Amino acid sequence: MGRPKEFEPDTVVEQAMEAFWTGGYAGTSPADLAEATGVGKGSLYHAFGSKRELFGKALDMYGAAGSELTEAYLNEPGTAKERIRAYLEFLVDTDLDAPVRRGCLAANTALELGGRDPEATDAVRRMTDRTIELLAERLRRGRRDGDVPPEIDPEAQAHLLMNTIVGLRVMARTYDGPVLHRIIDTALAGL
Amino acid sequence: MGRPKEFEPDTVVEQAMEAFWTGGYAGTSPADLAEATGVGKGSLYHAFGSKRELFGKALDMYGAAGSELTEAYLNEPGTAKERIRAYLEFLVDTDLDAPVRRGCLAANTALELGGRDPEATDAVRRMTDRTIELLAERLRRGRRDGDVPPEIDPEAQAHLLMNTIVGLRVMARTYDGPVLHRIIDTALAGL
DNA sequence: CTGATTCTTGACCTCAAGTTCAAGAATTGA
DNA sequence: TCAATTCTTGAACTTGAGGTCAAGAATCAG
Repeated sequence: MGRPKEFEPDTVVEQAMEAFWTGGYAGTSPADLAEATGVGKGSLYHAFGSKRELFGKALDMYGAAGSELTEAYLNEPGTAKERIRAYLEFLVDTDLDAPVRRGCLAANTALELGGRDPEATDAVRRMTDRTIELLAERLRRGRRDGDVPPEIDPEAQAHLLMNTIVGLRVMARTYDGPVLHRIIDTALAGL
Repeated sequence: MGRPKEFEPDTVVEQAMEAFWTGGYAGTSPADLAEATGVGKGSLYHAFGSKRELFGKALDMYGAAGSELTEAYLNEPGTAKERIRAYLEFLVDTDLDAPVRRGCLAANTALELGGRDPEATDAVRRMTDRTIELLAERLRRGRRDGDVPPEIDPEAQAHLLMNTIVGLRVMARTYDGPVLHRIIDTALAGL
């Protein structure tokens, strides 16, 4: 009972996520969020408690969407190397095509809140761990299938790939397509 | 003539750099800067014009110090691979030993201001380009000396290494020593 | 329809950020 | 010593951030 919400919470969280992604946590004011979501400031506070809590939901949503996407990309038909390359290129191209270079919400958050905000740091850590695990799984499968040389260690390589991804998404703030694609080529040469 | 300054501008810029490094640009208020430098807010504005200008000087100082350090590390006696490894380990260990995980001012700035602030973006870009150039030079020399295999392309490898460094300095916000060192090992395996 | 409940709206509040400024203090040249 | 100059200090100002609240609107149970 009671008056029904005039918005879909998930939709609002998604719109808030976009706003935070573009503007950063500190850089996105309640007024910005109200505009981005079309919901009044008061209603947002009523529904989510605080800016920080809304951000938490947005981070979670980002993590869920990201890991779905990663999984989908890695599991298309092809060799491990082909799929990982496709995934990296997708990430970079998406970054470059966006109207504003905003990189990766998780990386941005790690840098903005890392250390200072334990919950945010944990959330980022969980996302990263998940991605590493998905990469490692795909590499193990590739090894079984024979398209990944046996001398490479899937876990170690997955960590390095994660590191490369993070680097790429930061470098995408300052460098252009050709440079980034060349980095991908070099990074995958050893696989 | 006139009343003499009661502080050394360079010292103040350095202290401001430390404050910005730890707190980020937006996260460091004029009051914070006054406390960090021991100079009154008014004097800071009198001497540097604005917070943004002070930040600019701090960024420049960071860049100069960083490139000196890079050059010094890479040119110690040893093979290219040894020196690059020493350099990466130094960066990571310094990060981990610091009382607060603050990563790299340039990477932090790229993420906080990248795109939004052209001057800051340019400054970061210059620093990155300089580091890439130093790495490429060292690799070329290694190739001449015979300790770098001829099939590796110094420029491409330098870009990848830069990307790896950026990644490491972001990952240092959420991961610990063993993980990071393992990433270094894997990254350098192909050299 | 009434009451209980839950939402929306917009005004309002507090606090701090970023900056400016007026007044006074230290220095040098004449 | 006086004037000119350059610095310091702290108060004061403006703006917006982050959040609260009272009033009213929408829904449902009875």
